[in-house]
Amino acid sequence: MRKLTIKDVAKHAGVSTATISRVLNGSGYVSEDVRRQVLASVKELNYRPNAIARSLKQEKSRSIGMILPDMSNPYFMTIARTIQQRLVAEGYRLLFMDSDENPDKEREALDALLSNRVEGLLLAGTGGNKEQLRQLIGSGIPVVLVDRCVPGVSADLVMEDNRGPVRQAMEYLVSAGHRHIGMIHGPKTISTALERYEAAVRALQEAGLQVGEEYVYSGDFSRKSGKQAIQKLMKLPVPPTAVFSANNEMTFGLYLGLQEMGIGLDEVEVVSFGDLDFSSLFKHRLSVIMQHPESIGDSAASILLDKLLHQKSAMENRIIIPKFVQKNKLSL
Amino acid sequence: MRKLTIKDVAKHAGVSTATISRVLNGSGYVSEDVRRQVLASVKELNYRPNAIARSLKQEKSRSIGMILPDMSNPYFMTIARTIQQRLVAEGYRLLFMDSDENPDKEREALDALLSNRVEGLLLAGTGGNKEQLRQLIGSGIPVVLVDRCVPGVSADLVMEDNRGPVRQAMEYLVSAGHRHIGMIHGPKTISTALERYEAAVRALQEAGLQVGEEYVYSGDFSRKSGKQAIQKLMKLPVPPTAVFSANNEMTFGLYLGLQEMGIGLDEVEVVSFGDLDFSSLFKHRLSVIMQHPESIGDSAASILLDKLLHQKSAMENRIIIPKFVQKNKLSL
DNA sequence: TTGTAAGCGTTATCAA
DNA sequence: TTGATAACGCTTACAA
Repeated sequence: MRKLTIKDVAKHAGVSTATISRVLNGSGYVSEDVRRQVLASVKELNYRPNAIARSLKQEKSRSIGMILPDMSNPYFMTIARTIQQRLVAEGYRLLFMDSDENPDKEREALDALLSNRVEGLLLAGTGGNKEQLRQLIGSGIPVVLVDRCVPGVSADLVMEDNRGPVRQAMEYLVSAGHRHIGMIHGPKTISTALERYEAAVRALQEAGLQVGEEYVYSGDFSRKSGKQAIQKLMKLPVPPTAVFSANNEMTFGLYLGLQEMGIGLDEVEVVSFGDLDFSSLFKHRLSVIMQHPESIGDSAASILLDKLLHQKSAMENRIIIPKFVQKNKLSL
Repeated sequence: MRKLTIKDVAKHAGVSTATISRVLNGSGYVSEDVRRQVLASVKELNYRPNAIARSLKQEKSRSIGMILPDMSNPYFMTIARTIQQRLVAEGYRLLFMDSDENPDKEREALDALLSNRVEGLLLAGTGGNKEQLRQLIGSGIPVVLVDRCVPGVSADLVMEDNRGPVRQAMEYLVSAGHRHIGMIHGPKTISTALERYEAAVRALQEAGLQVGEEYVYSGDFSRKSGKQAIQKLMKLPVPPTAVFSANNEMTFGLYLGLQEMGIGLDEVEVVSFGDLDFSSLFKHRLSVIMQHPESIGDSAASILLDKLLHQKSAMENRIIIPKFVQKNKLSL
């Protein structure tokens, strides 16, 4: 079965390729008779236009690149799903890649996307590849940074406020009487991690608390590192009575670690940046800083579509404010 | 900044476009001198070949379509990640779409992928669009069905054995003394759901148990339907002492439902097809049929790549055997 | 209202 | 070892 082209349809319908194109794209004048005939041929032959050829001719790929750090993190997947729906609804296709928090993979992904002439890019960056990103933006491709900024790279940005809620959470912990607070942070190359870290430390200092180095663990946002962190913290001579975890996956790991050590899950007060959607199932003393992945995705998609569809050019920063929620209070 | 083409590079390097192409693709003879000069120009201009033009010319899109039903289900996302890595490593790009278990969306996705001339398709189908799929396969595009078969559509298939482990699980429940067993099933249009349903009912019948209609709930594989199911089941005059849930999301919902009703999570014995990775955190009487999404993804990718790269044409069915595990026993 | 033909950025054939 | 050039399937002036 040979590949069907517009010429085959033209021959079959007894008109020129231009007419077929006009009918299929609703551009230019076509008489109703011819129109019907063309559509009939298209249907009969089961013809489907070649999007690649069309892209080449129009010099528009109609595709958007998206690079997120972790395909297995529900937070990012919610963002991904939201964006995907919005873009597909507008006739774009999404080239979705996974950087795994690894700047090298990110670079490869970026290369691949550029070769595919994506018309826009959505990125939750690893913190690397700044030069590449600057070039990309300089070349006029709309770039929307998602969840994280990349210092030194100025682009549209949709993220959550990392400092305010963390400060609030720390004040809560101090006011609840905690004097030994453990901290599990992400890689400081990632802006969200850095901001959460700085805000937490500062808030505690301002509350007059010294944060001993041994209470601070540098994780990598993975479940495994959360587990390792809590196991180390709980073995301290004076274990923390409360712990701040900088993302959802590490919080998950934290609880797995406690469980493995046979420590009650409600023995430690926990503040997590990012929710655990199964937390209602076990006894805990967990507060979460609730993120809004749908809003992030939605805003990012809107900003990008504005640039793509309406040539909007002003730069936009949208900061979404996560809400500090004491889940343990909710379940009473 | 105008778009750079191979002509610009040719001019800059003082050679023909053919030579540039040869250097960049490592095809044909090029003298070492010219080679170096070309590469220098490419680098200096920061030229990146246009994958779209290349695709058109070579009549190869180098892209693969994948349609999965649920971007927020960790089972499918694990499959997705595995496949994505394998394909990207071979120079393909993945067009990844989400059918949301909806045949209409699936059809749209299929259309979009065909327009983009994907060279292969990976599909966990909704059960619909059979005619389309048959045409697609007939046209010579390799299709690998993942997780589910589509009755009436013959294609390569990588799935898990749904019957054996379910039978084993049911025998276990009966031998544990349960006489009132609830069942939460998925949509029977989906092969996995149907197979699990049939196997469960048959096993119970063969064990001499009548399954009352009121103990059977038809869910849709979503968390929400699992919750509704358990809430209905537990309100029966004689509530079940054990429940079989046909997928991970519904099991999640089941526990959320119990929790909401104030019923102890370990009051009901549960068998779940598909794991809950947080189950160690709460007290339960849960057994799971452990799936192997990495194996599924890996096998699917291998089969597809065999056809793509080595023109392998024999049809292949790989059945992976999930393992029945009593998690409650593990945590003792 | 329709057709002709140029051209999008590559690759591949053929000739030099 | 290199260069001209046709062609991939489509859209779009321009002509008719």
